[in-house]
Amino acid sequence: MSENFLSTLNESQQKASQHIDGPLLILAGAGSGKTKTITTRLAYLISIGIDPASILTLTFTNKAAAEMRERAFKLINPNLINTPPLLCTFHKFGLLFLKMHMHELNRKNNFIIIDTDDKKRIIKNIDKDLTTALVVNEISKFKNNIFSVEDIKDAAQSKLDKQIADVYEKYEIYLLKNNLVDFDDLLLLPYLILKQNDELSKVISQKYLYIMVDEYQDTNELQYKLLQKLCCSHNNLCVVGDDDQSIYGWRGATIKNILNFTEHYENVVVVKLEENYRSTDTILDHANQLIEHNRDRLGKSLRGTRFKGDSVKLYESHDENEETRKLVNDIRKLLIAGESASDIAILFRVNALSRSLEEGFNKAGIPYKLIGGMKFYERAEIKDLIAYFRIITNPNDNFSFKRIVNKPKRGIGKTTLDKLEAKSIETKIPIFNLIESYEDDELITIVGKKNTKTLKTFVESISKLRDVMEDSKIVFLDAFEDTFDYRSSYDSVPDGEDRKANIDEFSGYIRDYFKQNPHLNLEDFLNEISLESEQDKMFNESISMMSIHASKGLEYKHLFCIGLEEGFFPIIGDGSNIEEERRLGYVAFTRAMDNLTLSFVHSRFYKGKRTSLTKSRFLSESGLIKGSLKIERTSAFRNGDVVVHKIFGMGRVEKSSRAGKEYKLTINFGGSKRDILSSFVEKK
DNA sequence: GCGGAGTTCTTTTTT
DNA sequence: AGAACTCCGC
Repeated sequence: MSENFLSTLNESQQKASQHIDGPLLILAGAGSGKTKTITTRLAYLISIGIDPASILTLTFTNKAAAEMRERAFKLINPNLINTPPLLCTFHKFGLLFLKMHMHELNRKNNFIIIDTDDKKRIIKNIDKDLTTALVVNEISKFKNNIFSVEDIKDAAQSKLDKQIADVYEKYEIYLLKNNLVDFDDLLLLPYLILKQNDELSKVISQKYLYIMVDEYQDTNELQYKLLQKLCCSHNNLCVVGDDDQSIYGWRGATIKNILNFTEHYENVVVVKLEENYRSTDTILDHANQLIEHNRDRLGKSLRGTRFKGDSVKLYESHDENEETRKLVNDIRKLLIAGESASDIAILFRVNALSRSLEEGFNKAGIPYKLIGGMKFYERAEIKDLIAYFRIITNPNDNFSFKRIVNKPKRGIGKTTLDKLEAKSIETKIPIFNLIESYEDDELITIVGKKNTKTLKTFVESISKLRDVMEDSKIVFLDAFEDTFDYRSSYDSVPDGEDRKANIDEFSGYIRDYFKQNPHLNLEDFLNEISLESEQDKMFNESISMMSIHASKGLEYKHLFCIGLEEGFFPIIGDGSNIEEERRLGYVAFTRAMDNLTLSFVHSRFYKGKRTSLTKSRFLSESGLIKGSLKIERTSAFRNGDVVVHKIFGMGRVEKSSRAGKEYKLTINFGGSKRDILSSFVEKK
């Protein structure tokens, strides 16, 4: 059967997918059939008799993992599989690993995964004066570079460094105390475990004899080291990536991993996939021109395999409203012409730009799906529910306790919580257990009579629910609402209906989860969802809007990218990196299959004020505008518009009619009327 | 402890 | 512009 599924691959793809032992680097340009190649390799390895359970494939997103799983399984003869190959995100792998081996660090494996929001709260609690966002980032960087608290304390020079080191230390203590792990820990802790235990490293690497990594250009130092451990006894590591699409430098990804892969491992086989099957030659040409302005790259250029195609369309607008109108018009035309909405997408560098788009598309009645944005699990009401469930599975979780002890309102405020927390720190007993185990009289001396009663009742309810859950997870869910009236607490508050709808969706989801996985418990559910993001669902009936980051790996027949202005795209200044911005441009351009439209405006309303803008350097770098500005005007010339002609100067449009791609205009130049084509004048 | 009024920060990107 | 946070009077 192997010949059968290999036959649809080109020569390089075949070479890559039939590689068996030793390190392999697949440099796969955008649209070059990367996923096809690695899923085929997965199928190939199985077809030649390798145990599927010994193949590990790691991705960055759930979406990528799901897509690969689906495509690989289509190729594999199900009779060959007893245990399916493990194909998941890095973080999911870390989670599975920690569930098995957390005890190596003398920690229990009933830890809770915290998200960025939780992390922020914890850090804010530790130090109010520092910019939390900064510290959150710094700590992430420390962990991604495997710097321990001691390393950072030793290296701290300035006062600020020391302050950050101090927060890092307290943060780590807090996590340990509450048995919490953050996203970075899901990679760091497995690495630390493997590092201190060579025996285990060997065992693990013998379990996963063939390892594949997708989007290798986005790995960080920690992931590099972790992979090294995972394949320490065989080096059968196949990485796939495109240095030109490395766009996660800001969260610690280092392009060096892919640039130096051939030095990191011995006898690396390199296969380049340079044939693009996605975009028209025109689109590729501009994408190539743009990326050629970068220095840090391995150097490859994508060859088109399709046809020349339409030229890239450029829109210039006065402001975001005019920009939106043009997009609405175009997209409406596409839809009327019978194009499927799922073939159309609008991209932006900065999420904030979606606002005017949403407004415009709502008004026009064109359904759209905003990908990314506010995530379901980040909504306050959902996070509250999750906090409740966490407390139920793990009473040690002071963090979640504090979140929900007063939701709905029970009269427990900050003062009471501070007292409880102080006591908890003093006695080293978690707040929950403290309330549970202390006699009433004792508790009254700490928080007063009224609060004591409230807290005792609250804690008893939680314990009771915990017992119910042991019996039946479904009964538990009903009992939960009866006990706390959480949902009904939103009864007559503004946007309460929306929140209740979210709560209903969440409870529906969790019920379904238990129905489908009767052997799994609440804890499994909680860990599962903390790694989930919204992006899996594809809405076929609506056009998509998303950030360029979110668009990675996707393709659209008709692609629009807005906000090509200096400062918005590329973002310039402090933390930004122009080469990475350019790679983002490259990613954006190469999402387009048939048509690409780029748009820039003269001014935008942003962060509460209107700023004037100049067009992005990427337009000239990609060869879309040369020296003088030449812009295709599809925006209509209307009677009364003021225009400028190189020779005749300023005039006013008196008559306008369509003439192919442009307009035939009758213009009144201070009394003398002339018929002129629109390409000879500029709109004022 | 609560809620309203006032103030400050954000948004570059995300598992 | 909106969210998130702070302050203050009840």
